[in-house]
Amino acid sequence: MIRDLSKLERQKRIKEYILKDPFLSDKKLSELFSISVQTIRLDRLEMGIPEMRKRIVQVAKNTSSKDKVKSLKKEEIIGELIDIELGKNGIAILKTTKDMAFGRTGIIRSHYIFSLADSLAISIIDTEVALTGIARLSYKKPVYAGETLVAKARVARSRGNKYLVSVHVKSDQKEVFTGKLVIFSVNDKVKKEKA
Amino acid sequence: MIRDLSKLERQKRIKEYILKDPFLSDKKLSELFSISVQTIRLDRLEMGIPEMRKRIVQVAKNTSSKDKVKSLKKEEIIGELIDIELGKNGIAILKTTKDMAFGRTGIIRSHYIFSLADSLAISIIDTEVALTGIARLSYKKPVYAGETLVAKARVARSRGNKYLVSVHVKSDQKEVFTGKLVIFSVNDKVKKEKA
DNA sequence: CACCTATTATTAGCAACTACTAATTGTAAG
DNA sequence: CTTACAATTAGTAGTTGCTAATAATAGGTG
Repeated sequence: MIRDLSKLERQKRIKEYILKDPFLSDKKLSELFSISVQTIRLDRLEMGIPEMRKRIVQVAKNTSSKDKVKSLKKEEIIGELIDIELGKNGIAILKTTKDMAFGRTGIIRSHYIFSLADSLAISIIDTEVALTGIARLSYKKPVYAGETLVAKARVARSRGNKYLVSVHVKSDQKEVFTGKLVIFSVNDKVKKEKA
Repeated sequence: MIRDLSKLERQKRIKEYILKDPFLSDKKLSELFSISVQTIRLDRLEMGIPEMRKRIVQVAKNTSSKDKVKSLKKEEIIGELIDIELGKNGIAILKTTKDMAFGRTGIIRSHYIFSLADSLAISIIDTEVALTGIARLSYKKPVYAGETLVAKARVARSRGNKYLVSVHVKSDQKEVFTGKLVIFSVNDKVKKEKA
């Protein structure tokens, strides 16, 4: 149970709770916050949060809204971009988990490491759209679930719309993967107009 | 509007309607079938179909579980294994979707194609644990969301615990990707460093 | 003190039900 | 034709989770 919060604090928390679990009724919320149902209703009203039933309908109808937020914002890049100099180099980090590993051995599946390298390589190219053309990968050492991978990418050469990017992935200072990727930038003048 | 159906026929249709659109209330159904609300309720009862609200909750919980599967990478193998001859060759299929693509172009991210190729290559190796060592990838043509990819893998050479697997991925007969992967089988000492 | 805000209480009403009982209609068999 | 029985419809009471509105109460602050 939660007690003695300022109105603002409480409303913030209510918002978080509802976001996490849209199935919470006003009654359950009032119990959680040890506050009257009416206050919960007032809070919802002030924040413009619809009643539980409408929230459930939204969730049921929405296959896309969450996905859009997720796929457009977060999952554009595998791992977390730490530092980037467009056209030159970049660093990304990926914390590996059990879901990325083979169940039996705990070794991270190779394609997760490739995904980290590939998406980092693509994101350092200073262009609207970039596609991978050719890649040479070398896995040096198995990576176990729980290890944190640091990927460094560098544009080694570039000619026209063709970039050679080399990526080194290390875990705890030791190199576990290297790759050379040829990336092509695509300037789609057809579809886009603004910068 | 629907009229003059036998009880059984009507119940069948009601079932179909609800399956198609779980958001239909008893009132709307009664109007659709020009029958009383009570009859709809009796029909639902006989068929064990819950009320609209509970149906919506079901849908809402389904879509949220779908999200989990989507955002977390649970599948052991990317794509669907169609045919396999251990140690020799295998075929896998991947139906591409929007979540696998760049939002603005609809082009499938390269790592999904690699994942398909890599996991197929690993699964045709007849061993407990197999790891990818070196890979050469070549993306021939962009793949757009919605296309169905067919991956064929073949063990080209093998010496000791080292296998050279070549993978060809086609979409609609046209080759979109080829790769040569060197896979190592690991029998016991997983923790040992590999060559 | 009055004023103000926040909170709580109370009431009426709605949608979409469950659960139950009762009345009506249809239809087929004795 | 009448009875029997199923199918349908009607009606009532009670539930959940609300909206909307109005009023009462408690706690400060100037």
